[in-house]
Amino acid sequence: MATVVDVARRAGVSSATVSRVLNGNGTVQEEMRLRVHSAVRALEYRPNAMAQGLRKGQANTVALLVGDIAQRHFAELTLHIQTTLEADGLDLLLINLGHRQERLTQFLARAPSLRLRGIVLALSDRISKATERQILAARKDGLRLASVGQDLSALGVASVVHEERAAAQRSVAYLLDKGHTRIAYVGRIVGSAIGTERFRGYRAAMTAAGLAAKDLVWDMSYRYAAGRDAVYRALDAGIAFTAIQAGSDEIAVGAMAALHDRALRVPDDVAVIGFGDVEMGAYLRPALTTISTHADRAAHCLRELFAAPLGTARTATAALLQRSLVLRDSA
Amino acid sequence: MATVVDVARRAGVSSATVSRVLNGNGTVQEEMRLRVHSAVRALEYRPNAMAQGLRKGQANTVALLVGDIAQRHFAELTLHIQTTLEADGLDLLLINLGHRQERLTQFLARAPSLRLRGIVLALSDRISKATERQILAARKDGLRLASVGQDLSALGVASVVHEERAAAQRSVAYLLDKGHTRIAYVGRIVGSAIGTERFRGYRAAMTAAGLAAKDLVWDMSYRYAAGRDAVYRALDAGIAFTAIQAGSDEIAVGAMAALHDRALRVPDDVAVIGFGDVEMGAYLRPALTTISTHADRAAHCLRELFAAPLGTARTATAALLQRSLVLRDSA
DNA sequence: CTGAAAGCGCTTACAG
DNA sequence: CTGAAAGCGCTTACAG
Repeated sequence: MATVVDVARRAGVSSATVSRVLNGNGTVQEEMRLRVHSAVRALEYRPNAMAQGLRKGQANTVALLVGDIAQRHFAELTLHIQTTLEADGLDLLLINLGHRQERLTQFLARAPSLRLRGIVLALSDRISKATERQILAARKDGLRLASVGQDLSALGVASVVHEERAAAQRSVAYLLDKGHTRIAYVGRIVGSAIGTERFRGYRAAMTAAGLAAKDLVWDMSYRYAAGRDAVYRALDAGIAFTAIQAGSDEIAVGAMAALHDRALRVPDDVAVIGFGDVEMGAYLRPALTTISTHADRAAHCLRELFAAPLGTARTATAALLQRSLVLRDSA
Repeated sequence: MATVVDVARRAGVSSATVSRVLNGNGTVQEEMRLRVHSAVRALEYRPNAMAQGLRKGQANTVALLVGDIAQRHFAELTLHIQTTLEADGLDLLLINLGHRQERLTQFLARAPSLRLRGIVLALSDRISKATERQILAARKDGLRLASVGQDLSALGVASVVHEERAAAQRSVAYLLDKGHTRIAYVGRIVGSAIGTERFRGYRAAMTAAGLAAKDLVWDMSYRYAAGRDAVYRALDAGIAFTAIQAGSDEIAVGAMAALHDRALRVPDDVAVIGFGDVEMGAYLRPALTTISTHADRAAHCLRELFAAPLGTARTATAALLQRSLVLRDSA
């Protein structure tokens, strides 16, 4: 493969000039510029990104650590982040955590090797004290970090978050408004920072209405089966309820399946509201009422963070994205 | 950040020795080895991956070019591939193509810069002649390529593919067996190599039964809305049918929504079979009968390809993964 | 405006 | 078994 030296020789200039032409640094006479370009074309020269990175002290890469790419919400986020980074000439290194804290820890320990342009954390899970220390240390090393979905600005990490608590609260208020008094919450995922925020919104609404009840809160993981099994169990236990606020759309779909299996109609017998507005929801029957997400806007907010040159100081602010109720048939 | 030189100084050895200890090359006296390790710990030394890559002539990275990560099937594939690569100490660079051929072309042109360990193509789309030439050229440059989902072994690209045609044929045979004679195909996506294979299986089964009919084939894109709209249109056109074979689970879900909207029951009035066994299908009501996929096995097949040292010759074989009918309620 | 030279941080022949 | 030296392919002060 051709190198700058090959190009320089063919163009009859020095390698410094080749570099200047290709990077637009300094000024080069028009004639030399043309000679360089034609040599580049003739040799099909491609600069070695690793050599560039070594020289510049930084790679052209941003790592994305994602909770679980099998969840639609994270997949969509990944898509938008990749597209956005690419527009700025940055590559995306993907690490799927599968919600396992130790994988996050391991990567953070290895990260310095990669001399990354930055790291994006897209985790719903609450992070441990040990991980917090790692993050603090990484920041001190000059690593640029950003968080999407979870507010880590207290750790000095610029964060792009959705409004979780208030959105859940409004959603439950909507159900209360419709006359429901026994509203269950499925999916207060212990260990999930985002899940906990959503649950707090539910609890606030229920408490304000004087309708909070322990038997209406069903802790589960974030998957389809979890939503289904939680409803089976509640029904088996004889718990009465006429509405469900789910912690995610997947949980809501699972819950609806369980209701159907027990011959309960949605929304007539039990109203269901999801969380996240995953594409699928609109094609369910009944179509799923849910709470909107804006993965595209979240990705957009990250953009300037990593496109900026090294060493640019930044305050760690938290950008807030609004959510709204997407009314369909299930509630 | 500490370098080998810093470590060497602190350990009182040469940088060559540090390198040998860290990489397990050559033999180093036990005592020096210990001194090096303790210096590494004390300085929190992390080797610079770019310097290593430059020296070795190759990065520790594999690029994954994926059709569209928003489709569940591709997300799952990505998950498994990332996990598998990581187990071998390789990083994954993700490029989401969004089914746009020009993005593939662009990346292939840029790829030489990255000195990748390899490239995985996970595309359902048929590739253009120009792209074929690029692939051939890339192979000649010594770039290691693999394809998942589409058989590109004719281009010398090692391929891991699912059985598409035979699986579709068996699925349609199952419907024929149940007595259906008017079986529609939704989702012969023009421009999709995989979609076309699936369609051919359908056509073979229908032709063999003497039941092929042009009005039963509905070309659409791969998304939910496509399946729904195709069914609306067929119904509006007064086309009679009692079963649908869909080109993907998403299309099947869309189709089921349309049937529901027109008061047709699944499977009583119309049976529906999807393709791909996406997790969601089991939680729909009626639960979706579909055709299995094995993203985990596909990822596994790729493993040895990139873990092998540079320059190891390989014949471009096509590994075939079996699919089977997953019987649920919708057909 | 341009070139010669240094140096980014590694690893690996080459000597000893 | 170990070290001094070369070199991977760039870019950027430094001279001129």
